[in-house]
Amino acid sequence: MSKSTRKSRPYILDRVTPLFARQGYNGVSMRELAKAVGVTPAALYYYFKNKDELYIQVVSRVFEKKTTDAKAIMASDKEPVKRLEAFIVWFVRVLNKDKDFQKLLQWVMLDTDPKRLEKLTKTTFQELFAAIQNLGESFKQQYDPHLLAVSIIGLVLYHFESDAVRKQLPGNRVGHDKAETIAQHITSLLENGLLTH
Amino acid sequence: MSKSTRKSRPYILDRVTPLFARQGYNGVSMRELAKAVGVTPAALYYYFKNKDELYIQVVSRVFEKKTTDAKAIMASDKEPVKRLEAFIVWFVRVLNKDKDFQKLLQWVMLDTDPKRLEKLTKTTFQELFAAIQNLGESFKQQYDPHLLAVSIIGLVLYHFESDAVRKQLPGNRVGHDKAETIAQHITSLLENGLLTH
DNA sequence: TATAATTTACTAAACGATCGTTTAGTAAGC
DNA sequence: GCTTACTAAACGATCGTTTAGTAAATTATA
Repeated sequence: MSKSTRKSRPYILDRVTPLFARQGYNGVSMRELAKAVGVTPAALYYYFKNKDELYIQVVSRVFEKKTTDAKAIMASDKEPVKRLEAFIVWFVRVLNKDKDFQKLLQWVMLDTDPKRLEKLTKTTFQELFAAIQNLGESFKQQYDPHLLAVSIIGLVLYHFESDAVRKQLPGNRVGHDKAETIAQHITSLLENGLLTH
Repeated sequence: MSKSTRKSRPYILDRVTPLFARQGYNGVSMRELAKAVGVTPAALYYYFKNKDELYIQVVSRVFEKKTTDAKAIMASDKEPVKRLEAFIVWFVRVLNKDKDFQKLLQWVMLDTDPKRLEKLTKTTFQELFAAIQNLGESFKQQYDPHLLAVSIIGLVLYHFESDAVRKQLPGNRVGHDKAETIAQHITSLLENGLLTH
């Protein structure tokens, strides 16, 4: 077979990622994945031990790309408020642009395999989460850093996780899935809250 | 067969709910569901047209129970801040106590079937969402009511959706899954934000 | 009130389809 | 001549679902 039609590992991962992202691990078969790549199912077993390993590599690869960027933002020497705002803008933009990343994040939260979960958490989230937690401590002491980090992440993430449901609910407008609009809303709410004037 | 061992529709739904909640639609088979009920797979087809209908009834039933309670809270005549606080406390408590409800909510957000999604959204979420949106308008005008409603819901939900991941991340303490702790944190953050003093 | 007829609530078994995975073979490149 | 990168075909297991049959409960008839 000619070099141009040969399939590399990253090529396979690229082709396979959207299927796992949209349908989840159990929602897609090796045959469907192979078809998306343009090979037979057996070819996938030439590159990957089994479906599980293929899935883990898909998720790891997507997450590592993103968290590398995020950590750079968090490591800047700007003042805390600016760093928080930069992180939120970055996070919203990424989630808005890369639907596969957003969906995979959602699937991982539902993963029931403790081994897989631990691996992903430790290798890809830990550092970033620690950085966010750290940033949170720059603000008022009254908030528990761990809970605050979860709150910040959830506040951003949920606007995208709820997307399909939200669009069917009252008050929905087209501007509501523009990255700038969402980022601005979250930043303002997070900084000022509901009761300040 | 004696009356005591006969299976009623609600009995089946009760037995089947945890499996759908923990493994999702694709993660559990009709044979596993039947075994959990204590019948053969064919018996499930006596009560339900197919797997899809069984799943929809499981989800609808769980959600209707909860949203009824929530709407009562939102309909009280207390002042907005008190209503917001009551809602958050209620929501956190329910998510904390009823893991099936919390997980099903998470699965629904990943549902790719538009028909199923529309039905669930319109029949069970719409009213509650409208009430939250309405409550949000009682506060500062600067926030878009729709986005604010999503933010409030997400802020609460994410503390539970992230549970398995969060527990492996730094700063985690046992108190962090106590309902009162979470509710207190969210209320305070939502009302005062990060920058007020 | 006894019994026959009908309906209810299932079970056992099997349907074809599809699942993840393996095996055996092979054309192309080194 | 040996390795690389696959394909075609098949493995047994499991999938959602259907079919045929049957005890037990209920209703109708005498």
